[in-house]
Amino acid sequence: MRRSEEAQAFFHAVYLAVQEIPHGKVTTYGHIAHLVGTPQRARQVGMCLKHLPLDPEARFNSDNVPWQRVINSRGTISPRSVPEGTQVQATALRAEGVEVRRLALGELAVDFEVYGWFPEVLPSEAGQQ
DNA sequence: GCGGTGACTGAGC
DNA sequence: CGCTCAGCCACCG
Repeated sequence: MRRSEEAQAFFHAVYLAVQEIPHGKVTTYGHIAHLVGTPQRARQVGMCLKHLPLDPEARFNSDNVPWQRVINSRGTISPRSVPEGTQVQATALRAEGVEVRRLALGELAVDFEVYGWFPEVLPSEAGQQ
């Protein structure tokens, strides 16, 4: 039942990239996909976060990976199967100083102009080439 | 093992 | 502006 090595590498890269997002900032699924070299796999980035382990013992888990800092390209918190999930994410973001506005249709939005983080290259990779 | 599903997105109407 | 559509591909039944 092991994931293919390639898939595992992808999950790994995504989690590392998400950990690079500074406290109090946000970015998009698509941008993370770009950073890990597969710009067309924004959807899979979402899956990586969806399946982020809760287990504190895991190499990557919901405590050491700031999953809440990833939102969609429209600047809103993506709806999910469990509606409460979006509220949990909004609360987590507000807890670190990010302003989350409620739009008319119940959408939860963050202003990229203020909180966006979109480097072309990961800080950890900068200066290595 | 196959097929539906989905924390996505940019393009095209 | 809003809606569909096609890629995307690991997960889960």
